[in-house]
Amino acid sequence: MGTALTISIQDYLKNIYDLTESGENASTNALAAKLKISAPSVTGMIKKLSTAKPPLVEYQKHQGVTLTKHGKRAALEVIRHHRLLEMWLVQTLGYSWDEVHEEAERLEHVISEDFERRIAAAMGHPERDPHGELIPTEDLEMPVDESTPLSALRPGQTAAIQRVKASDPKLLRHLEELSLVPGAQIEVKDYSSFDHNLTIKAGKKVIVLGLNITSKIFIEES
Amino acid sequence: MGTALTISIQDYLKNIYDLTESGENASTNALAAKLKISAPSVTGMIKKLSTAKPPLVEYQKHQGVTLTKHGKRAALEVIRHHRLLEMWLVQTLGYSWDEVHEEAERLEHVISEDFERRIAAAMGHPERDPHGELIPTEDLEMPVDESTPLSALRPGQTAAIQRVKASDPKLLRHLEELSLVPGAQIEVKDYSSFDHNLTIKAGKKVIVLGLNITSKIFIEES
DNA sequence: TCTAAAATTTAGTTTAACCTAAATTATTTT
DNA sequence: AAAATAATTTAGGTTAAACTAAATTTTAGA
Repeated sequence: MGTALTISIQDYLKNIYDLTESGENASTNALAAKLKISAPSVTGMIKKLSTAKPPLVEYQKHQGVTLTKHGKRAALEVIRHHRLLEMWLVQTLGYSWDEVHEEAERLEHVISEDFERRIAAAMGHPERDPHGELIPTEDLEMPVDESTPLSALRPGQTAAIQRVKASDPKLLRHLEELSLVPGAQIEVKDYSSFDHNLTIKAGKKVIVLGLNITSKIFIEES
Repeated sequence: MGTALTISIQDYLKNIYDLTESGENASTNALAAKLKISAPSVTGMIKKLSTAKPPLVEYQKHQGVTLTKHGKRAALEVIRHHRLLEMWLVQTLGYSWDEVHEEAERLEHVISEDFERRIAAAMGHPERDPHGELIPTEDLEMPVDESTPLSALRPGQTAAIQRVKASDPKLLRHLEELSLVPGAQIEVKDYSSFDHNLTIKAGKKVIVLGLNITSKIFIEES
């Protein structure tokens, strides 16, 4: 059998996947920052993961890591758990989208495959979680996401919000108040090249958003 | 703050509660057997729990342990989680009573108090789990159980099954097939003083049960 | 290109929770 | 009451996953 996928290991793999997928290098320091663990600890775990049998990551000193086939599968399994759980907490227990992350973060590591199947079936196999993030399929393929950052839109363009890449409850509550949630239609009214602020019309409200927000909202033009 | 209640510690406390409650001495060996851990490991953990601040168990060498107020509260919290989860898995995800134990066993340690409240409310604050076991109340009082072992009944007596103290899936499936589930009405037809077998009428079936089963079914006479 | 700063790794500890083997204490039997 | 057996504890490891401090390597700036 393969190396036991402890909770720690699951967390490493998930975060390596996240970094890699968003185009960043999964470097020791980037991982240490995301996981809130010291850099030397990360080096140690990375070595372990790269010499596991089968190896879960590819590792060259001083370059970051990438996931192997096995590592990627394991990461997608955890991400599928997380996103299904988030959706399910919202749909069946009335959690709001700013409350689900923390709970799912703990549950994702301990639910059985049976549990996963049951909640997926109970919800009719949803494609996205409450933040609009795509849920890996049952056979652990990640559907292709077509959305682009809101920050790339310019005045005159209209779009629909697809997903919001954030887990900070404060930010999420803020966005919900502004109706900046998946499905919302928006129109870009103005752009400032100095601070990259975008002026947006969402519903009847007109708001100005900084790059810190517009880079976390992903849209499809319409 | 008090000692962190790790998953291991939660398991020790829960099992100490179980042993104590069913009248047994929570000795090193009894705990080791229940937890499937070596006796020396148990001694080590017991020492730790007894010197925690606040102490979670009372311990005198070579006598077993008993829970302190704090230890008991912590144990009841875990047991409440477990039993609410079992009920909820059955009610909302269609688990059967022989499937819930294992899943609840892992989830019980990671759900939040918020999650606990939500599922309790969603189910209308159930008093018992699918096996008929009483669920500790929100303020962590264990309701008093009036039931007695079926093994104590004698020919002529009739009773209703209150709870089944078992988690082995095979046994539970067997009992379900015989309709020996909470709520079932039974009548004792015969008793053998040699092997302690009871002949029982349950529904239309007449069956002979050994002590290994009759000691795990708890009833109230009617 | 050399050097300063940043990123990363090495070395050596720590903590939690387990283990086996051996020693001790308690209990039961003859 | 002594001897045998059973229960428990002591002693000394192990493993996983973290840590700090120091050394090294890489990158970037003057």
